[in-house]
Amino acid sequence: MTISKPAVSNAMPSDIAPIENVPLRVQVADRLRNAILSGRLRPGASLVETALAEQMNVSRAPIREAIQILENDGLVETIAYKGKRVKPLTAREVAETYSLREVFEVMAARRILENGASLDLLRTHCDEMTAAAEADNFEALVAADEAFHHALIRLADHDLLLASWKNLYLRIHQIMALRNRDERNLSEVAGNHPPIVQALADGDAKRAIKLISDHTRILAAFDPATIVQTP
Amino acid sequence: MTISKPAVSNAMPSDIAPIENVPLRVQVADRLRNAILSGRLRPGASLVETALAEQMNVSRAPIREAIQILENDGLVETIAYKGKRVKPLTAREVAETYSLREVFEVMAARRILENGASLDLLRTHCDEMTAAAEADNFEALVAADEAFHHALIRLADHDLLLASWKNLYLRIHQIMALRNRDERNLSEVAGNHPPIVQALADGDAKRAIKLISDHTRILAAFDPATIVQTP
DNA sequence: CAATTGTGTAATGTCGACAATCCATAGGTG
DNA sequence: CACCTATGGATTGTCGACATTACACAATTG
Repeated sequence: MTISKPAVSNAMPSDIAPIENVPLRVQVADRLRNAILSGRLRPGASLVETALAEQMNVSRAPIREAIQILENDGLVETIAYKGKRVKPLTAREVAETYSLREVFEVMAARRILENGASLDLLRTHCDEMTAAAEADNFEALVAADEAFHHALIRLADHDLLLASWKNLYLRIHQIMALRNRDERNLSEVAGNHPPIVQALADGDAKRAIKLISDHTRILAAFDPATIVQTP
Repeated sequence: MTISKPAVSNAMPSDIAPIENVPLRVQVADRLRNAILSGRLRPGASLVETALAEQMNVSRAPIREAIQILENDGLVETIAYKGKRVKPLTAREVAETYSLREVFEVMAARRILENGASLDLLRTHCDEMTAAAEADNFEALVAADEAFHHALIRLADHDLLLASWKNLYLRIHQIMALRNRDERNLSEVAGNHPPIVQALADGDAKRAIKLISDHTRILAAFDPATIVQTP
């Protein structure tokens, strides 16, 4: 994944916004990625270059490059001379995705304990989550949850880990979109996070790791059966 | 990364080799990747599409797509409308690469202990390494070393881990090519591996993990100063 | 002289057309 | 009927030409 902000350093009045010159392939890739991550394009759906080119009113070149970007993200696969399609999601891949995420976040926790990063960000996101849970706001809770985990990874101060985690999290987005939402456990999930922060604050590596592992496994086990393919 | 073998299922006499219909972009990508991983194209070297197209006698399209493949591999970076170049390698990136590799291999060891995979492959590669070390054959030793670690990952039976590890190992190849070979420690490095296998055989997770971590860190610390950029 | 404006060049970005390939399916042949 | 062959359609692969952009550097202006 390659998210690069314009990085406006001089805080000028943003009335005259900096012209953004986004290449077509990026625009196309973003739109397609959105469609996949939101579940509008389901696993197995075929992506035909000519059709997409006509729909989006661009030539095939940017479409091809966009699809290749998504291939790098692991969301699309190509079969030469035959077609491209949204990568099918197997139950195994879902399990592997979550187990790798667990390893990443455990690694982050270890590094945070070593480099003594401030945990304020994590606490903030915990508060956001509990607020969202009380307000019964599903979207906000999901957003705060992601922000928490994102912060956890960023605090580890490891660019490669961050990039790998982001890439992995794309698939998690996709998985979540394909699941039947089980909103019952939301406040429970929200409650999982503060103890993690507390363990980190206590410098208790073992407890932090166990809490993170358990939390990830709960997420992975929600309802794997609902993941299907449309061939 | 996308290494896909032809996958010849029927073990026919390979006299008449199966026709390989490799797209140009893949051939180009392979050649460029070779050049980068062997150190012939150093970090910072710029890749000009038109020049490459002329040199290789193909049009720009496959060159562009090949470069994008290498971008996915994390070996090349693009600056829009300006140019593409071999991604510069910072000391930090090198360190991060090795620390992530450590995490991957520790994860693999844990899984191997859980699923009780056979360790015969690992023992075989250990033997190859000691043989190569005795014969003072540097190339063979490096190959056997990679085979050992590759096997370690494969035994973990985790496709996503395997793919991530392969991608990471690309950069390790590059790093090794850029280093001044310090051949003194070769037999020492070779000797690091059998104890790991032994620890796995004993089911001693703690010891296996410590040995793997130590081994990785030794490799990371060889001579980081020799990594330079050519802007 | 300093600052701004113009201009040229080198590189990537985009396009439309054509070629190569695979797959299914129809048709022949023993 | 079973098996091989060819033919057509759909899709990706490749190409050459043109458009767009950014940068450097000269030209202009005060």
